[in-house]
Amino acid sequence: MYSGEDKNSHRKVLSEVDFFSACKSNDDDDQISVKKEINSSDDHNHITELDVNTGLHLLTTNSDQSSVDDGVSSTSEDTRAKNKLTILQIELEKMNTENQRLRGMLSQVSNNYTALQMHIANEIQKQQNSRKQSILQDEKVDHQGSVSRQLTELGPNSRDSSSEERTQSGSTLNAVELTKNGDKIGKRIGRENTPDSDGWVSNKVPKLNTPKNIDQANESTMRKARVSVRARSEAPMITDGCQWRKYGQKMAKGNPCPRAYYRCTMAVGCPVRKQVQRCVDDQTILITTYEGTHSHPLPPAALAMASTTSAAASMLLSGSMSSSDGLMNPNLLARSILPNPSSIATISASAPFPTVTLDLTHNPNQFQRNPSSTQFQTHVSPQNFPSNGGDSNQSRFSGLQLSNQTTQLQLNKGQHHASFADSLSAATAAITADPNFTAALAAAISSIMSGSNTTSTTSTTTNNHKASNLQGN
DNA sequence: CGCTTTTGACCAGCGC
DNA sequence: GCGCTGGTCAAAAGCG
Repeated sequence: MYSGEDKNSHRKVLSEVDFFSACKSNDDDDQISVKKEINSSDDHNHITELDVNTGLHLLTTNSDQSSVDDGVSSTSEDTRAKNKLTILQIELEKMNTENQRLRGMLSQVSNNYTALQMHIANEIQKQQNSRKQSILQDEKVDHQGSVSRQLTELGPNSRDSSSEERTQSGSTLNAVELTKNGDKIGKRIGRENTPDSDGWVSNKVPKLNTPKNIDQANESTMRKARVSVRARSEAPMITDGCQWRKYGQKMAKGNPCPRAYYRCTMAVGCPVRKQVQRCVDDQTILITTYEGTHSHPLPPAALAMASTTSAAASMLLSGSMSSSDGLMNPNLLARSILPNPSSIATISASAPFPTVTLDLTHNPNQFQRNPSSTQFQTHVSPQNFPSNGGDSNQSRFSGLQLSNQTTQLQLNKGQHHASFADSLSAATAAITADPNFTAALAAAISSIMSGSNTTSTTSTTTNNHKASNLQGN
């Protein structure tokens, strides 16, 4: 069911994107028209095409000359035709070269985007670390110095930071215990990375409990971070644009529905895997848990989901492993991933891997009708996270909620970032919620192209309507 | 024929 | 040490 639809849609996308290679089979007029479009869209990068135009111009000159010489022989006609053919062949070759170059650029841009994401996550972590260290140093100097004074010094972010700092106070212990229990995680990860036949092997990592290995641990755990997406769907699997192969199915404890295991088959050795399971409470809800980062370029259809999950994992782990306050910075994480207030991001940090849950099961219209009920909920439940606490600590961290007003304030502060993330989340929601892939893809593209929160939200809502209608039918 | 799905077996970690 | 559980493997079956 899924594979068939996905294959077809995927082929369509490929045929649209790869229109340069398609030119080979087209006639000459089509080739020239494509070239014109390229030149008009990106003039300064296509100096070589100008040479081709010059050649055409020379041809025109020849034509003019021939028009002067009436009564031309058939041989000169052939020569002209051959010249034209040669020029067109050269033109075709150049276009092919350009096609290759553009493909390379696309691949590079894709890689750069991934690298940039990682870099941003690292920078955020660094900032959090430095801020934390300065606070700790001040506390050493002045034992009476309270955290509240530090919060005051933080200035306009005080409200945002206060919620973060509230969690930091509790998370400091978690950081210590995290290091203490690092070997436990390391064991688990080591087990996860037992020699395998594919890209999974590359995840092999040393123990986490030595400070010098913290970076390595971060990197490895980055791949181990899990992003869980909850979406209503009657289909056995949500359409996220990637190609998956099922490699196992197990009955999980406490759930009558089996859990299916998939791995990405878009590239050999891609380490990304996902688990799909229906929610035990509401079996119309499909819980898809992604793990790992794609090691290959993604089609546009898969980009939205992959980017969102990757960003979620990156931002979660950017502050979760070596930095205590990073873990307890759910507000930043949540609003970065899902600024759309109708969505709920949950950082569950369930053992043994930290997990972000993106809840897309809530109906946006409900929130639009009742804006007062809008909540951007960030729920931190570290009970399973390596910590000093048992279940008793859960209440200390859970239920950290922001009002809609606060969310708006934060969105204004980080508007630039949020607008991108918003379009991203909207695209993701559209794709995941809508079994009609083409409509969802159109929504994703339109949201990205427009870059407008309003537009993206609208398209998402529209597609959610479509989805519900389709499900109803 | 090649790819995907199914399904039982196997392995490692964890709790008792 | 033993049983339970989650996760993976791989052979067999199914499918286009």
